[in-house]
Amino acid sequence: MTYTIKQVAEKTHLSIYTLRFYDKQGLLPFVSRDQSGYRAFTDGDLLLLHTLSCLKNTGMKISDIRQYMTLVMQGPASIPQRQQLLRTHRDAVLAQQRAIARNLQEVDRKLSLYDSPIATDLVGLELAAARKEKTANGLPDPFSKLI
Amino acid sequence: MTYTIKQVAEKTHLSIYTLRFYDKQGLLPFVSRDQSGYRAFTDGDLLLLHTLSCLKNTGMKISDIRQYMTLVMQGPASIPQRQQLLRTHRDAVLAQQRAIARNLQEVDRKLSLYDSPIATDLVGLELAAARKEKTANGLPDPFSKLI
DNA sequence: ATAAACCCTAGACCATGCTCTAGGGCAACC
DNA sequence: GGTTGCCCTAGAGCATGGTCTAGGGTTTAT
Repeated sequence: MTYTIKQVAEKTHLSIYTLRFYDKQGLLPFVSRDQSGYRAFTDGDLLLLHTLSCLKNTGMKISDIRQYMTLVMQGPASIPQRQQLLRTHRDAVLAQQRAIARNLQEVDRKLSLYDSPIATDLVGLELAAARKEKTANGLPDPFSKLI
Repeated sequence: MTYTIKQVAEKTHLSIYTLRFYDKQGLLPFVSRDQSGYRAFTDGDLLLLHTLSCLKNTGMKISDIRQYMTLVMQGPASIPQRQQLLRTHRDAVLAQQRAIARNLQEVDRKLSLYDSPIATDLVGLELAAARKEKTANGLPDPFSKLI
């Protein structure tokens, strides 16, 4: 049992364009062609495609995915390099997740400010201070450009 | 006290290019110009720039940041719209974080497979099965292209 | 045997987010 | 008054990751 590119696109929710693009980028070295030159995806290929999606969805760059898939093609001997690649990626993703969480905290702070019953007053004070700072420095007041 | 674009670049770790690009994109409507047409950043501007960085670092698109900054320029009256924008963004970021965590779990599964003492055997079996699947379907074996 | 519905490649095109270059003005020091 | 070191704009260029078009072959059903 093999699958056409259309069937794989439906299964993976990747577009046919994207699948062909990935192939062109060397991300699908495991996919064979039939007599007509058509890509024939096996179930094993779908598993590798799933791995590819996980790497892509965690933000791995195409060049790194290509490297990983190349290592996969080389069999068990490449396990150490695969480990290193995945571990490096994993660490980068976790660091990025932490950075995003930190930055999102600040967004949350803004949101709780806006949720305050005196939000209007606080924001009004902030605005007044900003305008004052501008004029104190002999600068035009950008907040009145809206008039 | 105001800051030049160079000083702001140093403080924020954004490049001068990026700051000018952001300004061109309408992300810095609050920054005034001095008599020479030079950007003059105030301390209040730096706070807004910090907010901008948080939004950018959590992946908000430039068009949405522009919208937020435009709302900020309008003063307290725009608080409801700001809330909606930030909440939508916050929810999207959290959903994205969860999606990444899910995908990273699969990467971790791969890593623990590679960590297994019988990793070589398991990977070897997988490879053998994949090759068998290809030939069973009358397809060329892509794993021998390396010879 | 011809239409419909697939498949292919090469390469153009696009969106996003910068990054850099060219050409020119301002400001301070020697 | 020239050199240095900033500042400016407009617009070109680039990296990434697709997305689409043109031109052409294959398969299946009628």
